[in-house]
Amino acid sequence: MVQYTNASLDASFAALSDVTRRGVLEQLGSAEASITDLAAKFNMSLTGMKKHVGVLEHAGLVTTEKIGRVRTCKIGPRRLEEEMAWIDKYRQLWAARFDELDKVVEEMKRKEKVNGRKKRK
Amino acid sequence: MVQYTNASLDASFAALSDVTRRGVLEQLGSAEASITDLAAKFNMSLTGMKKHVGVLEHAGLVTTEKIGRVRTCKIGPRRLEEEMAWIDKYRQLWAARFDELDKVVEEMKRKEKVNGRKKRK
DNA sequence: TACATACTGAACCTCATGGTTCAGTATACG
DNA sequence: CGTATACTGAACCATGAGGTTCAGTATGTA
Repeated sequence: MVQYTNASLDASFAALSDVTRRGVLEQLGSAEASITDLAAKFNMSLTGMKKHVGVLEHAGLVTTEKIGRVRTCKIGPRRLEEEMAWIDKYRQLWAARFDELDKVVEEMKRKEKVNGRKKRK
Repeated sequence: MVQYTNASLDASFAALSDVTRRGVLEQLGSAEASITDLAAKFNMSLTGMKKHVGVLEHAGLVTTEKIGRVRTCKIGPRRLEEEMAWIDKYRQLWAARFDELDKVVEEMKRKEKVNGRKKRK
């Protein structure tokens, strides 16, 4: 259950795939910031930064509020639970898969002495 | 420490941002598969699937080996440790940030009665 | 040898991304 | 009021993503 996650996983993993956006998230983790602040910190035009913030906001990772002239950005409602869960599930698959392989390898080890080892590097 | 992760984070989060590729990883978690197998399962041309596998391989999430005509794909060496670590760090920032806000809110609660609340909507 | 299978590469298409500049609009301030 | 600030939107550009088809090449198999 909790299977409806596909669309948001797409959006959030895509949001995380850009180093600037990960930087923005880290920045917002320590303090709120305006578009201007962020644009300056990441050496980018206001418009460019606005787009990044838009992507993060669309992924639910950032929320913004405009007060007067200033749009303030802060860390958003989503906490990457689903992303964490997906990765964790994957890691379990991985582990299971390699346990299996380990068994095969054990098997082969016992059976060898006949054959010489595969290159291990 | 472990700060050299940027490039691989870009590649792996990007790899994970596509539902087909996540599906391929899940599939390979339970069994190895050829390009043909995967293309059939995900209803896609061989060439298209080959590209997806290429992306996953480039991100270190899949390895492939061609034996005879058949290229067999299996789960690769990387276990998303860095991705997990990044997300976890982010979640801690998030938690810290909201602890802080909680304190501020507490503070405000105690100090009010004087001021009437800011609109909460 | 002949044919089918399995992949590979090039070329192409469409649409999204990451960025820019430029021209507004709205708000703050003296 | 006038000017500076802060954002916004449109337009543009180059590149890459996700997909296709088509024409190979290499390998199995009868």
